[in-house]
Amino acid sequence: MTKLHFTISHKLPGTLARAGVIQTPHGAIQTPAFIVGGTKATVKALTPQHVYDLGGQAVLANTYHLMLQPGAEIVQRAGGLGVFMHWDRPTFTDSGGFQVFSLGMAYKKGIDATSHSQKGESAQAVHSHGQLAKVTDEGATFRSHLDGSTHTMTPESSMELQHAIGADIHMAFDELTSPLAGREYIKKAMDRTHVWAERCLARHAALNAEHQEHGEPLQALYGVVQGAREEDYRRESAAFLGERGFDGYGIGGVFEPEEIPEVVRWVTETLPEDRPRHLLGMGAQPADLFLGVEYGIDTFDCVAPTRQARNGALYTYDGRINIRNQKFSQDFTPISSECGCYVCQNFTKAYLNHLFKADEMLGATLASIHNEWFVVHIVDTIRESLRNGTFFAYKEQFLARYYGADRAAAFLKLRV
RNA sequence: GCGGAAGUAGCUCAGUUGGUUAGAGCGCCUGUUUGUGGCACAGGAGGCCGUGGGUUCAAUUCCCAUCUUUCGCC
Repeated sequence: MTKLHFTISHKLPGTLARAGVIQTPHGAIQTPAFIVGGTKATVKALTPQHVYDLGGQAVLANTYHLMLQPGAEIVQRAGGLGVFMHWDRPTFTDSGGFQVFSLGMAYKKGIDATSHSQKGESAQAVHSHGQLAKVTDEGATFRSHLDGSTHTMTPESSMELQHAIGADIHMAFDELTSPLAGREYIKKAMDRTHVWAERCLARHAALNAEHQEHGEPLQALYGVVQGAREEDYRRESAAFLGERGFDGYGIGGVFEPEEIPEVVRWVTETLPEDRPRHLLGMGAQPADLFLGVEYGIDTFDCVAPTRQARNGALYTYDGRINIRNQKFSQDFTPISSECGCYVCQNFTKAYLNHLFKADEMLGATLASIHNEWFVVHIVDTIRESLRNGTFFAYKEQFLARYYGADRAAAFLKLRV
């Protein structure tokens, strides 16, 4: 069973932070690591060579999107996700659970899984607004955001789809709860997620047995911890899943960035220490990355760097800028003179400003290269700082400059 | 020169038989984006309604003149 090995080489005393290596059939991931978002088997606007050059160690694709288009079978016939998209390093797939709730059922209905505007409604009520989407103990029935067609996803089908897609690391199929959900529904969803997790394990084991018969590489499965913002549920979920022998653990759900330290700590304190932890969908802002690592996260994925890049929001060491702003039209300096990325070595803000104003595709590409490099580089440097004991110095210096002293102080006073 | 059409936001236009703070799309300016709907969303600025007279309680709207653009015809 060589599907995944995780070794921890450094721990930071007084925190939950650690540095290590995840070994997969497609190579190693040095942790902490920022996993690049490649939802539809493509990192939007970038070629795999760009991703490689900016230091991306692994890519995370999405089961929901790929099952709808082009279909998991086509990815499988192509030779699996990595071959299909020409990415020969490690790959992850998300289970599709999140998208069933965030896209499939509430798409353009004014109800966003992350919305806090519809106060007082239970998760059940929010779910029911999604028209034809239905969650039962068996699985979730939802409508495609592409053509409205009806689909059902179960723990078993998610495993089958993920094995067909063939990433190195899979996520268990879970139920997302709305931030508006009450404790009663949060518990119900968590319990259901736990039952689903065991069904995922069973199907996953059977599928891996088939791989073994055919001499194919085995795939790893992460259990996904739920429990929203309730400490007892989070700990219960982490304990329950932690005893089931998953290869690693995802931390799911929807919560505010400010809540990362607390929610993550409940979970990572409870999970088995020797397995990698992945924070699902979070890690856009530098503070998220520093705090996530400090509280025990090994890998992050987040689409924000590329999504924001496509809309002109670029990261610099002095904070975020909007490259479309008029003041950049005659600024012939790089986005950041200290940045080592391809874009900052070769292009000016005035040029980027022009590309965005002219709606040229290259703007999205260059902006994505820069933002993704920036975030990957932060996590790389954090990893290095864990190895040589300079984490807190790096954190304080970086955050103070990025957010300004006042805002940074709030992040800095947090300690485990 | 004659006849027709048109002048309203940077651009293309709408403006209900004359009636409160004259609208839209695009553009422009600013902001937002966290298990991805790439090209999205939110907010904002910007008009002596060509010019000058007249009618009227009231004119972007009706009348006259004038300027400009445009189409057709000599």
